[in-house]
Amino acid sequence: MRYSHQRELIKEIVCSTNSHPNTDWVYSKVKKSIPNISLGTVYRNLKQLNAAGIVRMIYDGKIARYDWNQDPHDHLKCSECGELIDIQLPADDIKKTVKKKYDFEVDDVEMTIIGTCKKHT
Amino acid sequence: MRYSHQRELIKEIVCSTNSHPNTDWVYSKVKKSIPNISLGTVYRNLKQLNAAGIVRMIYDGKIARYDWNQDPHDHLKCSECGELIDIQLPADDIKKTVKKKYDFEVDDVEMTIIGTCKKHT
DNA sequence: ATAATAATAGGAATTATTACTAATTAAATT
DNA sequence: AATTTAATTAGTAATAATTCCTATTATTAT
Repeated sequence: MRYSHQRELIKEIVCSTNSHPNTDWVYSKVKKSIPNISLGTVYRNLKQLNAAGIVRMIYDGKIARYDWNQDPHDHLKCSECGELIDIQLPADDIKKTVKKKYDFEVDDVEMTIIGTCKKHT
Repeated sequence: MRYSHQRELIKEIVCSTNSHPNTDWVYSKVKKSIPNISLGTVYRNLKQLNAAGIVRMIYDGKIARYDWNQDPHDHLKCSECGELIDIQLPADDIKKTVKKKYDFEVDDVEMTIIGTCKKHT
């Protein structure tokens, strides 16, 4: 992957927030520095960065969000505010159980726990 | 919700398979009995059936799939063949941990375990 | 410096889904 | 049973998120 000014900035923007931004959010941020950047460039680069293991893509319903946090972790999603909160749960036992019980080689566990966060109870 | 021939058939089709079908698959099946049914009708009815708790909608990347199985359960997704396999894992401890540790009221746990199924190892 | 080619901007195309509207149909009321 | 009502439908247009296309530009190897 060759250097590009656009990709570098996109990476920095994703790594600067814990808010799990979507493509449009990144686009609007990056436009402040590179006003004529195209939306396609943002899509392409986020995809590349994900493929290269530099950022992680997460599905939030049917939109893609991006997360710089590479540690295996899961998300709490509040139905009220839509916020995604990082959580750390032990997935080792899940992996072992699945491997044994279903003969299935686990690469990744995608877990989103839906409910109501403390701000809305 | 008033009776409709279209919805009844859509429900039966979803309930007749374990393959977690998407809207297009249901559409092509239902067209065999009602050739001029519109795709919009299939979308609307699957949505209604989900809202009524008759079928369950699951996100598979950015497409919606439907599952008649109402029991809380999770899915294994094979990267090779894309197949979704139903699994039963104890989520009770997850709910308790999340409640205690993060003060978050859990409604639903959406877990997709990505890897390779036994057919492809 | 030059050549090779990856990356870009801008816009068109695609995919999954939802919205709109006039006509139809199920069900409630007379 | 005929009439009224409102939900549902087919068909089509619109939307949202994303990908594809192409001529041009920028990075890097020689």
